[in-house]
Amino acid sequence: MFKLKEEISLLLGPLVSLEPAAVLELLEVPTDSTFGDLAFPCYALAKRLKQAPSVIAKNLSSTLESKNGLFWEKVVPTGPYLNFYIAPQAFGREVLRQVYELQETYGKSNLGNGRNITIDYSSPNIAKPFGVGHIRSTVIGHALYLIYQALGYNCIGINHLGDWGTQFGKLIVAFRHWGEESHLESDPVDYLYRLYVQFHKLAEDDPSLEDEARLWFKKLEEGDQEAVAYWTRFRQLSLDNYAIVYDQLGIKFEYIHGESFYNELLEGVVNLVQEKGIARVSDGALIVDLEQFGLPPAMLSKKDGATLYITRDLAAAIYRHETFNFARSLYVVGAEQELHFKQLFKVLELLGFTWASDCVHIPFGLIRFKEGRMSTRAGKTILLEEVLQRSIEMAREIIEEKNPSLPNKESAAEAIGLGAVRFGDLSNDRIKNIEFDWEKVLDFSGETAAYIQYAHARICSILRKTSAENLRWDEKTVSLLIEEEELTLIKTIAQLPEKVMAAADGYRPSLLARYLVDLAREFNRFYHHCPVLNSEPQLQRARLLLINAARQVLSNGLSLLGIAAPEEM
RNA sequence: GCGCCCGUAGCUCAGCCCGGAUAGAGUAACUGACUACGAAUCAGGAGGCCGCAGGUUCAAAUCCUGCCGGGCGCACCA
Repeated sequence: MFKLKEEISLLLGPLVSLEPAAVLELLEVPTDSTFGDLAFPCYALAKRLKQAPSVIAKNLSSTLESKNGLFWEKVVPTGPYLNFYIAPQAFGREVLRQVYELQETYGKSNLGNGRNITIDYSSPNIAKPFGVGHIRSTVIGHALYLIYQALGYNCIGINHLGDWGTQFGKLIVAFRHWGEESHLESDPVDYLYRLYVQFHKLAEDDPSLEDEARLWFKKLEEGDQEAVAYWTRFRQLSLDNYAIVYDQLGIKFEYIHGESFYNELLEGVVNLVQEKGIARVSDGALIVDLEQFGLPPAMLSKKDGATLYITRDLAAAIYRHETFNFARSLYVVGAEQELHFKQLFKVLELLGFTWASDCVHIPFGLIRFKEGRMSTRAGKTILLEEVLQRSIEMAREIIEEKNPSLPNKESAAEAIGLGAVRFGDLSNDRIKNIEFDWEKVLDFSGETAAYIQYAHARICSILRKTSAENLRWDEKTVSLLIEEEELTLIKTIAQLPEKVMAAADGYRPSLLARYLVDLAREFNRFYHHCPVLNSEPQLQRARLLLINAARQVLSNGLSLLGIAAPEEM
């Protein structure tokens, strides 16, 4: 599609005395395909030429009539629009040639030129269960990782574990009071979670527990042996547990640098801020006043001297820049922390770090229950593990019902179940809140991952029934693809590269997810309208080439979302 | 109180950045298509004060202002 746009803007530019780039901006895809494939709206020219848009369109069209386009075959003035129609054969040849040439790299590029991007994602709080709430950062972050990698960036995934803070004081207190060794050994994370919930319940009536917890955290900060021993143990038990989910989701991090990792750097950060003279003491606390920027002050240390969240994040940001010299640094963290990141980036800027502008917070909405928000403290959450398990189980049931003779049911069930959960999170605009609904999670029809996977599996099924040599690239045969469904499918296939770019640009994997639904839909339409195996040998070859290209694109796209594309399901 | 985000079909959402042709999907309910390359699919009808009110514009779901509803945040948690 880009080639067509380019061709038309070069052609049209001189005729309307505009830079080709300006024409490129104006060109749009018509709302309805009966209006052609690319439209040039003439409104913008009306004033300058002192002519009605429809007259301009007519005049331009008659000027262009004599010209021969490479990728377009006719141009029609419709009201105020100049509508271009694609030359199906040339376009189809070009698009499919690219897919066959690039194969699994179709859609990728070297835009990033190996530059570093750090991506802070997942980042669960240790000693709290991995709830569904955490899936958003994990899945969105991972998709962005894959997308930027496909664009030639060197991605550095960082799991910024919440492994430091007063919650450890709370856990230590709870475990010392009520903890039982045997429970901790049999199901550590669940048990720690129960202790955590119990702590908050009892602390409501007995505030002294909170004081005790603060005391234990202080001990921890001071390196008290007993406290450190608890911390080390709880942390490791949690990590081991998370590893299971990460494994299952195929996610790995270049660095697992929890908040505790930056402890040694905090003093340096506080000193730096003071040296730069941007901090002052207020009520005994060290703050950076951000009032002139319309932000509340950033507090770097409390009156008792303890540092805070933002101090750690400053240390982390500086460390990341020193270590990776990133071109961009992404934080895939919930929208409720928007203010925190505004403050963080502003302080970095005030410290004179020009790279502060390369730091980007990528916010996303909450997962909520119908009744209200989830709360780890109150024990109102759903474990990610449970969601994944039930989703896979549902996939298993459906396979049993629809395709009981499938050879490797288990891996297919995993691909479908995990894909469903991932896709559910990726397909909508990330900023929106999600209402958690089991029915929706376990529904595999309509705009879902299974829909895309099913289209892929169907293509594989057809391809299995034919011999491989039919798939050799052949320009002449491809020219036989002239049915409307074939053309639409080709046009959709052509869009992958621009969709990947758009997804990266806006940090919006949903654009890619939506596109894959469109592509699967166009394949299904084609499938119901155009027989492949039962057509004339030449046409059959052309259609095999087409669906194999569609298969490639579905597979490439799904892999950028971290979703498997099974050959059978 | 102040700030940010969301509001589009019964329900879940695309489209909004960058204004342009009759506002699109899925889902639920209804109708039709498996002696058919896989029906986890396809086709069809039906379903809309694009939260409300102003403004800008030849043109507003899209930009601006105000309001309403919901969510989130706002110095010693992370």
